[in-house]
Amino acid sequence: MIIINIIEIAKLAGVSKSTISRYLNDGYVSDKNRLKIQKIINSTAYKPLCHAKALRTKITNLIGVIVPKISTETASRVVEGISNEVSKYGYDILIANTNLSVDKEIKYLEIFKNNQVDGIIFMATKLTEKHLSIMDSIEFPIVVIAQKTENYPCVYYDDYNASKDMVKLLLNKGHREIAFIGVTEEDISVGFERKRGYIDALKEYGVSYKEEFFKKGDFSMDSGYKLAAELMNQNEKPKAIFAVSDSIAVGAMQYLTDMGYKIPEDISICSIGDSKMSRVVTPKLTTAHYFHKTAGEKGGEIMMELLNKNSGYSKKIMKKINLGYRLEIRNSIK
Amino acid sequence: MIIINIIEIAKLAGVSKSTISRYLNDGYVSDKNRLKIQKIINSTAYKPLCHAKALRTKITNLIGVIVPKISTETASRVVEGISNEVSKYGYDILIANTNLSVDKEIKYLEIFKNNQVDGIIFMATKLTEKHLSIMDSIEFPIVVIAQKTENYPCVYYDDYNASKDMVKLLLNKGHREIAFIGVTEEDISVGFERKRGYIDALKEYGVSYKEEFFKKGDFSMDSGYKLAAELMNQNEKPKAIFAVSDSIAVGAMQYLTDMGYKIPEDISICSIGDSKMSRVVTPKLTTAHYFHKTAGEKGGEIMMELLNKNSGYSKKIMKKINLGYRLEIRNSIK
DNA sequence: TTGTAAGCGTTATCAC
DNA sequence: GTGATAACGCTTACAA
Repeated sequence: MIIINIIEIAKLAGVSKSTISRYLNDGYVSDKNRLKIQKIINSTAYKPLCHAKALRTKITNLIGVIVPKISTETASRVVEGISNEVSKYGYDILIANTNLSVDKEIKYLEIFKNNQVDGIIFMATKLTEKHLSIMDSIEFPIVVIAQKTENYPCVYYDDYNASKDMVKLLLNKGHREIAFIGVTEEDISVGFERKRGYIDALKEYGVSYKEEFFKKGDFSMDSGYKLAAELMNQNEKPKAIFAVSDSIAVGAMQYLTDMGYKIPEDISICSIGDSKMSRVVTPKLTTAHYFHKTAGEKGGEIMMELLNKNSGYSKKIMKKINLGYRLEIRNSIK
Repeated sequence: MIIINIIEIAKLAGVSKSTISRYLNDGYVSDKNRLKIQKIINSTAYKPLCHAKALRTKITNLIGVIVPKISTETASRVVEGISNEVSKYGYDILIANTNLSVDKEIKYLEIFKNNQVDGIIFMATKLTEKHLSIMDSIEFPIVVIAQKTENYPCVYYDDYNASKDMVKLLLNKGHREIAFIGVTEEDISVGFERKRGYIDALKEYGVSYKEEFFKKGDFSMDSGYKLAAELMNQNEKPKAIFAVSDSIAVGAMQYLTDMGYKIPEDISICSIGDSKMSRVVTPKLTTAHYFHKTAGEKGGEIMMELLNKNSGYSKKIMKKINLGYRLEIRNSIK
């Protein structure tokens, strides 16, 4: 494999390699030489080797992106947004898929820490002490997506209010027996904040929180199915269910339908996510739309800003973007 | 940002940097020194700079992955498979999202060609002359996923037979008026091969192909909706529809349901994809399951093999993997 | 088994 | 405006 390098180009153009380098970078070259060089470079399709450049300048034009599970609708849309944005500036992205393993998150933070990337965009599910301690030791920009955090620039969703609004929607329709299906509160956004929204909405309407109406599982349809079964087989049965994710809700709907309950006549159901599924189930699921692609774009944008402060990365830039949400009111509630 | 380098480590360990390098690579070091070095490296958390290494060895431990649209279920699962597989061997992946633009495919092939990666995994929708010409000029391994090609190792789906089997399923149920909703034949796998399967299935059963039953659109639900409308508003109406993708089929189902047709009583429908959607629509969609994650894993596996022939990359290794499919017979056909 | 020194392809410094 | 030359951090002959 013959690599044509800057020296070859210099020879062909009859100048020194410094001049070629200047042509490529600051552009400080006479018009005469500029033309000659341009011609040579076009005809040879020469591209500077990025590793050599990186070694010298410590700039890689690579952004490390850590995602919990690339094969989810959420993560893949976020990645799409990041990719669209940073590629405008000549950056590429290095994907680290953690398969929801915290150990792998730490591992990839470590890997990215030492080399290879100019910045990290971390799509987080939780930020433990361990996360924060290694993140603090990283000397280049980190942007967090999907969790709110004091310590880093971040793009997050308004989980508390989305959840609260959704539950208020049910309350406004007169519902008082509203069950909640959630996930572990270690997941601050989905587990903790959405639960808080649920509780506060009830409080605001003077409805007392009932332990039997509160269930916790994982993100799967199965989990939704099982927990709906639990809910409907206890003495006190809800007349509405709010699930923290579409998958859970759809799983629950499946149980309800299997058991002959009519949605929304017998029971209402809603959730958060606006997944493709939510739009094709019967009845169509009432849910909250989150702007995942936008989240990725904004995250990429912040990263580009941070990297642009060529006076060196300033820890002072702490942009935090609350992305909001849009209620998608469809036919699963009454 | 202070970078601790191999020289520092060498000083601390009281040996030369060559010894450190050997410790890190071939391991040709005395036990005494090995222990000393190990201690130093652990206490300093030293990691060799990969760009310096890459510059010297021409090995980057990076695989470029080109996908048509990362936010689709298909692509994101393929990427997950690739990532899982190659990360076992210490490789990372660089994602290029082309947003279905052929120009961008070419652009990224060019970018990856010149530097940066040890191999390319290309999830292709079509392979034009332009693609092949630049691919031929690339001197390191390329693996193609989702299209069958003579020139490169590839992992592909059996589109012809999946399609044929699906249509035969309808024929076996006694259907004779079977419509087809496809996409452009430039997409060899989805457009051309699946159409061929449809036609040959009909032929095998002595059913004549009718122009009015053949529709072509894009991959969207909208397209399915509109083309179903066309089909049902012409003189000759089908009693069954085979769509080349789940999205198209679900769009069509929506039209049919909106118009009061009963599925499968009035009309049967099936497709290929086994997307999440297909499992939650009513009735559940009969479709063919493709092993996307496996495709990614196999693609990664082939790449690792190609890269392992450390006698240099041999163009002779031409593994081609036909992944098969599994029919998911559900309630949308009768 | 170890150390010395050259070299990978760039950019940065400095003198001209 | 330009060209030598050193330097980035690592691997790898080669010599010891």
